[in-house]
Amino acid sequence: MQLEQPTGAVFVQTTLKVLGGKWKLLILWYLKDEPKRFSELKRSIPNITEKMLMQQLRELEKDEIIVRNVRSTVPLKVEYSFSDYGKTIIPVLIPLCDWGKEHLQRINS
Amino acid sequence: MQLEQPTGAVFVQTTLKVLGGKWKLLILWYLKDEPKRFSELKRSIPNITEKMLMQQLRELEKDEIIVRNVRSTVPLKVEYSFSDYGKTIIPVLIPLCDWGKEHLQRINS
DNA sequence: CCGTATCCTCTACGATACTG
DNA sequence: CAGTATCGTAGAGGATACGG
Repeated sequence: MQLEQPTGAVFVQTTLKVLGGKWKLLILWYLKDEPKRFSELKRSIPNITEKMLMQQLRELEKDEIIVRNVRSTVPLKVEYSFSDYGKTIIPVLIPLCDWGKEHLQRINS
Repeated sequence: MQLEQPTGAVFVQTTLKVLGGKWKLLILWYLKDEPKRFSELKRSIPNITEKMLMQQLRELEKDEIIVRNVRSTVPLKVEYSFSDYGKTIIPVLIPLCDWGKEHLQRINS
């Protein structure tokens, strides 16, 4: 019995692992159009703790979806933005958003 | 200060709630082309426990993504399939799958 | 065959305080 | 401003046994 080839089932799971954190989709959505500073993200997502924001950003960075850019000015300036590779995930985000919108309308009526 | 309108950020989160369980995407993928019996799903996903399979199916049913169809024959025959509404989520699954495939190739090289 | 009922583990997430 | 370090908790997920 030989190893099976990955199938569609494996692929969808793979994507979910990258996007699956509680805040990741949210973060990516806010980063989609323009780079944002740490504090800007924090303000955009009031409920998130600094620890979680940090953690999720690091994971997205490790998956090479986003890029961390540091200016060693005073005060410190750190910007997060999509990497070129990360941008390939935007076509995935759009249908996700569209369906969520429809679904929200459905369950609210 | 009035309540804000839902934005794209909220929408993506909504979709993730429906698809977010550890096994849901996997289950949906196997159900995508044809209805499957409980035992067939169990066989397709060897690592899942009956409890988890049951639980995730129930949640997908509650979200009206899938439909449970019972034949009271002996032995019992229960089939799960996409609802008409559930089928609207397939266009979301496809990009998810495509990106996962590309990503797998990327991290394996 | 298709579940339910217990009990248990583990980790994702959070609250809070502190630092370069 | 942009983080790190600790400690704590809820709930998702799992193992196992049993029931219609």
